[in-house]
Amino acid sequence: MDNIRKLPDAEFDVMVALWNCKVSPVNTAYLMENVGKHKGWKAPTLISFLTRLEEKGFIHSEKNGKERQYYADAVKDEYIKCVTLDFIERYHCGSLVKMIDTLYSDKENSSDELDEVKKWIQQSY
Amino acid sequence: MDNIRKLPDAEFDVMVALWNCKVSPVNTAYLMENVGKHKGWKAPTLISFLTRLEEKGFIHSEKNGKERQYYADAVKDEYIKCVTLDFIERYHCGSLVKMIDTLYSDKENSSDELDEVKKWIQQSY
DNA sequence: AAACATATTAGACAAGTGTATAATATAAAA
DNA sequence: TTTTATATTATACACTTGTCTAATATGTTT
Repeated sequence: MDNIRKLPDAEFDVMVALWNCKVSPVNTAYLMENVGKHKGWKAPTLISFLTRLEEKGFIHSEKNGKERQYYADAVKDEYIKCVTLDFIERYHCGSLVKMIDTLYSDKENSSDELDEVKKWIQQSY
Repeated sequence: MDNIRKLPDAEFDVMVALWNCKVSPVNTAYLMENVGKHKGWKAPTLISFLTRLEEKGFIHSEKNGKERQYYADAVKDEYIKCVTLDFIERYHCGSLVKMIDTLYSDKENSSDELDEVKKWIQQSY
C-alpha cells in the first residue's frame, strides 16, 4: 500500500467504472456503456486501457468465447487513499489543515462544506 | 482561474522553487542550487522545464548578458487552490468531507490532524 | 585579439498516454 | 458450411514528459 502507481486519467476512469459496477466480472460492452460511450471512445481504445491496467496489476481478465470478462483487483478505497495522501504531501506539505486553509482562507462560501466537516469530526471521533 | 493547466511534476517543482525565493528575478544558477542539484538535473534539463513553463505562460524571462533571469507570473496560492479543487472533484466527488472520511475512516492516528482541523474551524469561522 | 570558461540553445530520444485503423478470431445465421 | 456480424488483438501514431549531448554565444583572461 505504499508503492502508489498513480494511474493516468483515462485508466483511472476505467477503474472507477469497474469499481462502481455491482456485479463482477463485466464485459467490454458493459464498460463501453458506462464510460466508453460517455467519453467518446471506440472499443479498441477502451480495451487498450484495460490491457494496460492488467499489465499494471490493477485488474485481471478471462476470455470467455468471443468476449473477455474483467475483474477489478485493486481496492478502490485503498487506491484513493494512497493517491490522496500523496496529493496532500506534494501540494500541502502533508498537512490537511494547510490544505483546508488554502481552500477556504477567503471565507467565501466555506460555511456549508466546513459545517459538514465540523459535524463529521464531532460524530465520528 | 478556471482553466487549470496542471503542470507535470518536474515543472511544478521548478515553479515551487521560483515561488519560494525571496527575490525576483533569479537566474538559472540559483534554481540549480535550489531544485536542480537536489533533483540531480543537468543545467539544460532545468532550462528545458523553464522554457516549457514560459511557453505555458507560468513565467517569463529576460536575457541579461550571458545569463537569463526568470520571473514567476502564476500565483502560487491560486494555482494550488485550482489543482486542489480539481483533485477533490475528481477523487472525492467534490466533497471535502468525503475526502476526510476516506482518509480517517479507520480512526487510526487521526487525532492530531483532525484536532488541528477542529481548531482551525473554530478560530477562523 | 585569442583563448578560455561557462550559460544557453537546439535538437534528440525514450517512455508514457490517448486514440485509432486494420487484421483476426469466433459465435450466430443462413 | 459459408457468410455475416461483432469482439478482440496487433499495431501504429502523435503528443507530452523527463532528460540529455552537442553546438553556439558571450563575458573574462591573457
